[in-house]
Amino acid sequence: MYAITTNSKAEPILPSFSNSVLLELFQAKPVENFSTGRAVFWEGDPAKDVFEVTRGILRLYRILPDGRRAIVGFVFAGEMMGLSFQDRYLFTAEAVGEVSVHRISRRMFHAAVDSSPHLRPELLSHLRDEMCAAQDQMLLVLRNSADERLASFLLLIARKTSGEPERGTEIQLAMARADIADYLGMSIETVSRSISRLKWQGIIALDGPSRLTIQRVRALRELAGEVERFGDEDIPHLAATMGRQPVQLAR
Amino acid sequence: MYAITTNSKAEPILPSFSNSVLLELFQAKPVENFSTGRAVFWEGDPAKDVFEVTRGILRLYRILPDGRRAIVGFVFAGEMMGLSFQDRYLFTAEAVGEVSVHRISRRMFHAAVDSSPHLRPELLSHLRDEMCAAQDQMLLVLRNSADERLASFLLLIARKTSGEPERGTEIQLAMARADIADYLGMSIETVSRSISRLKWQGIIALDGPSRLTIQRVRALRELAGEVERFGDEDIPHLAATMGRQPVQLAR
DNA sequence: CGAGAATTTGAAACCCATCAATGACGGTGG
DNA sequence: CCACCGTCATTGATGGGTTTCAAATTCTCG
Repeated sequence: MYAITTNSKAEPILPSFSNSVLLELFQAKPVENFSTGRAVFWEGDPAKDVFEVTRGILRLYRILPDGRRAIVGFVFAGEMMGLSFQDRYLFTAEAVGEVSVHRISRRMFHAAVDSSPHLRPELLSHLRDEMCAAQDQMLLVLRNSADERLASFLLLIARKTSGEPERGTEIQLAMARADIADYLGMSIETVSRSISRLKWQGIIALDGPSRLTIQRVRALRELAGEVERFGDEDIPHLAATMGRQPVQLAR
Repeated sequence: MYAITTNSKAEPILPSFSNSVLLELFQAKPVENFSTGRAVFWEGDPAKDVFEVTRGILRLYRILPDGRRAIVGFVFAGEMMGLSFQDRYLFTAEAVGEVSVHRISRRMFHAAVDSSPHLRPELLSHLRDEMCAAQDQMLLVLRNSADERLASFLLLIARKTSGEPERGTEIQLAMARADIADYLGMSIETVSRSISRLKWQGIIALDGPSRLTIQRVRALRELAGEVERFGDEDIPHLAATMGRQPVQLAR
């Protein structure tokens, strides 16, 4: 998921989720639509089905014993979900906007996979990718600076939607600040402050709360720990104003 | 791994790692020994083999871009390792003491699994358990109090070695404070301070740095978030001194 | 028993969570 | 069309938990 750590090469591993032949299993199934905030399934429900998301984004979360919500991942269009369950869903899946999915029963899914020597290694491969992503997410949260986590998150979203980001790449944040906060393990206010800091440093620009533009890719990737901090090829002359609080707020 | 969160029932899921028929695949293989600090394989190496640990403990870690070490897990005797790799090892595996393993090539392992309808679902099941454990570990680290993380960790170790802990259960900490710190995402000093706090509160007792005894199981489980904090059946009369710094240090 | 390593403890600084207030936006109804 | 309200995002101030630097103490092992 975060190319930095898990994959030897710095290529996004997500496409492997999407190009899967496994996805073909879903195509015969009818489309189901979920409107904003609706749950596809709940944590603890019997894990009867597996899904493919064809439109929109799903947020996966669990409620901790103390009542807080922890988002364990997002599922984007073109990705499958539910392959890694035993007999019960481990988390709730909720639509972050309008979402469409194909649904297939776990029994049928596994029957199909079992009977096909082609599909079997693919399922394994998929599970391993998921494993890999979960581990990366863990390491991301461990790396403690809020700004670093946010940088990684922005790169993640950018890659999911528009491939490898360059200067000028626009990012559409479909989820609210609260979602980002619960995903990155920090408070809403800290997410907001981190975004503001990136803005003051000229790394990103905002066109409204949920729409932003990457301006200094290299700096963003350095923050995310993807590259060594050395050359600063983009907009080095802004450095003078970077270190401290803004003299004046944009927008 | 942490029964609290992932499993509906509060039974340890680890035994499922151990009782696996998959383990029989390893028995024909010779034993390899690794002494303290030796690596079984390195992060980034081609993932040629899978392993069963028959004695000792392995620590699995990755080095973050900034040079810090993150321990992603420990492998105990009776557990398998390496099933969730694609083509390269995602982390380094290092002996925490004297360790013995069986080694089998991934190719042979998969050939065996592929040809046996019995083994296939077991591999899947195992991968899902690993997935599950990784997610729990993530949530554990997110839940921020240092004492809570340490409580969960102690319960984990206790269960790995002597089943469900009761009052008086002894825990042998095979790994150093630095290992615990890198596993729980905190500093050595904070680990030490957390242990001291649990000691002041009479929840555990120390017989040397690496040997401790659980004295108030319920309180420990409450800290770990496994049970609601309500009754305090063990040693309730100590409560008066619990809240603040020690008036005098024990030991 | 002694030396080096590991652990524990102390003090200060920092980062982030929390509480609180303000500002921006979107929708509804007058 | 605009005022109003609720939600979401931003910003400020404060406090607490952890990290960091530093030193003392304990443990381990030859």
